[in-house]
Amino acid sequence: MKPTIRDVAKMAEVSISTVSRVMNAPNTVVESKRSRVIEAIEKLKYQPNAFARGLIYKKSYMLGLLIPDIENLYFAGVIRGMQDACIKLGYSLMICNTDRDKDRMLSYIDTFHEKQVDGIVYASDVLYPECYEKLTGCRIPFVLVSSHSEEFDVPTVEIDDEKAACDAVRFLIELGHTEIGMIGFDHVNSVSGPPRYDGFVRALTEAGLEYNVEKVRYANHRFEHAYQATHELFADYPEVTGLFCVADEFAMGAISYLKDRNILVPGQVSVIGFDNLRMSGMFIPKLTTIAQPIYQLGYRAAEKLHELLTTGKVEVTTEKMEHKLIVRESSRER
Amino acid sequence: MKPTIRDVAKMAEVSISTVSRVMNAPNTVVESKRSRVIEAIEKLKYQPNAFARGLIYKKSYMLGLLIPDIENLYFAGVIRGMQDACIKLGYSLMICNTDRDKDRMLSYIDTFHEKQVDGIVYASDVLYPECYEKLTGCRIPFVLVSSHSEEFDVPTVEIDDEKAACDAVRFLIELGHTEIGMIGFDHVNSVSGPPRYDGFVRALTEAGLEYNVEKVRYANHRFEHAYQATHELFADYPEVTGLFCVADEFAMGAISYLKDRNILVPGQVSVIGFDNLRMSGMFIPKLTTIAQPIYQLGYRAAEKLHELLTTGKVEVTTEKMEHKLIVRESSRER
DNA sequence: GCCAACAATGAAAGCGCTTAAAAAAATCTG
DNA sequence: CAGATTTTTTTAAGCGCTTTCATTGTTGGC
Repeated sequence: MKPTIRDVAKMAEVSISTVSRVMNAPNTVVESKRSRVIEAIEKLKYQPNAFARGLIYKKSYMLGLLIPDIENLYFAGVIRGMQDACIKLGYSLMICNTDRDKDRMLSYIDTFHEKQVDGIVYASDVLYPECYEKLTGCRIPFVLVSSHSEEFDVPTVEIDDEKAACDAVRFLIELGHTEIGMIGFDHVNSVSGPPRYDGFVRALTEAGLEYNVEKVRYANHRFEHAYQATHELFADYPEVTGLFCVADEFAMGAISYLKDRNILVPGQVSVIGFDNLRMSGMFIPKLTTIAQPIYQLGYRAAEKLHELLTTGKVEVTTEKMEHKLIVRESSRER
Repeated sequence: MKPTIRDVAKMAEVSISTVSRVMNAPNTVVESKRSRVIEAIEKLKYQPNAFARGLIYKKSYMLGLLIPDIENLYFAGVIRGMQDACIKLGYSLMICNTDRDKDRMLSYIDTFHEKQVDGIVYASDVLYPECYEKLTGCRIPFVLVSSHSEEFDVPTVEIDDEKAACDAVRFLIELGHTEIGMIGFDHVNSVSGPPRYDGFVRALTEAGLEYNVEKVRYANHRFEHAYQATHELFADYPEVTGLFCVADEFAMGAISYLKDRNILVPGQVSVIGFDNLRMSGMFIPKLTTIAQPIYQLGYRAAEKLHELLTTGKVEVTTEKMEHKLIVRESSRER
């Protein structure tokens, strides 16, 4: 059996309340007893039971994280940031991988509820109304990261997708490209899909290149789909020389396709990605991309949730972080 | 306030033990009351408090996972497998990213202990004696995945690193390569470093190519290091035409270096990786590699831990899973 | 040297739940 | 239909901890 506070008390020959006080308000107990208690704790490798504590404090000091795809380097970065923030703030982290499956999200929210997490960071793409209902029904505070909701008013940490996409496409235009295509996120159940397309359209329109707006094909988060989407795009628009991919993973898939077709990147086609994953600088060619502050997004989300938990509200609801263009080798002047 | 069992009891006009029985032994309570209770539970969105339950059952139905690097696709795959197994077996999962830092491991073990996880899967590379002591001191059952320990007798799920490495190098030899180099894991604090080097040596020796055994440089988990290590290797041994990398990430770093030096892969140098990450089929060139059953490793580890938790022991201590050679585009006949 | 003020300690209640034991209700038996 | 038996429900104890409140021991002022 694991030792309990009683065992410590017995060994130190004090009452359990004294042991408790040694842990929670050490200076209210006299030195001689305190050291006896500490010694007993160490000897027994005593660790207070979080269940008993949670029962009293009604706090678990545990945060939940809902992630759509753990095998996506993007979210891996978010996790890292969030976990570091959690360490700083004294929380533990429970991570659940939803695979973008709504039922799984719902079921994980139940788990979080049962385990009494103090709050949740929701990174699972779209905030489904069912999830929102459940979360508010359970009264679990939560924040969104790399997501947002038009319907509901929820604290959010994200970048400006529209502007970032616009910057990416502008860069392609500055390079002299006039035939520009895009590999985007499917718009159904997607938060960043529409704004990134809007940014694409805006950059094009500003430059009088509106005729490109239909040169878009959609893919579904994984490079294999982007590979296929690129195939379709170039079948219809072989004239494209500038390609905007809304994710580095898509850019990799696209370049992989172009390579298989012996189309040179950046020789014949310039490709710009989005995210700046850890691996993007090592792809061949190294990716030009829009960098998101991935780690910071996760970090900030945890801080924001903490703010919400401690003060009951949040200073700014929607927090936008900065993106940045990173020019590497997958793009070139036309 | 969150509703408690009392609130449900009051609403359904029964005692709290009846409510409890509805949840734990439904057929011991008469239909009429049962449905009243169920209705009340739903109306209140009641969810039993895991703290109170844990206090009684002394089980959290939560497993801990210690991961060295969440931004490594390899471990992301392990997590996926483990999480799916956890869903099947009724556990929740608490994932902690150690960044290979011993102090962080130790501190996470304390957290796991306090949160009363039922067991731990330890994937953090080396099982440090301190960690072993702490884990056994706390009496937390644990299993190793993609790791093993010579000193201690711990249930383990892994592949045969020596044999897998040997197979990789044999393949290079079959291709006609006679000048073979390796980018390996540093041997200090590494579990798979030494056996993979041993496999390299064995394949070489079998083929009478022992003079290659010194053509090795070491890197530290990330492709940047592999890039640098490849630089050093080729500075000393420009004659190398076959390169064995002990991780796909290393292979990517190596190829990236070779590309920057205008050395063609596979034209001039054949590269074989290890792991078969999700991305390896999309790298340029697509990687020839030794596939590990990454997902299954994680899945199996969770199952094994469950076995240990329920039966108190484990049928086979060290479980070896099969690796497989996957030939793609980064290798070619000499 | 006596009583007020204070510090240190312990006893006990209670957090939300399960469950053994007791009580009550329902059913059976002769 | 009374008493025995079975089924259903309630009461109450207890899981490991914190914290309030009462108690004891110490100081110190006069």
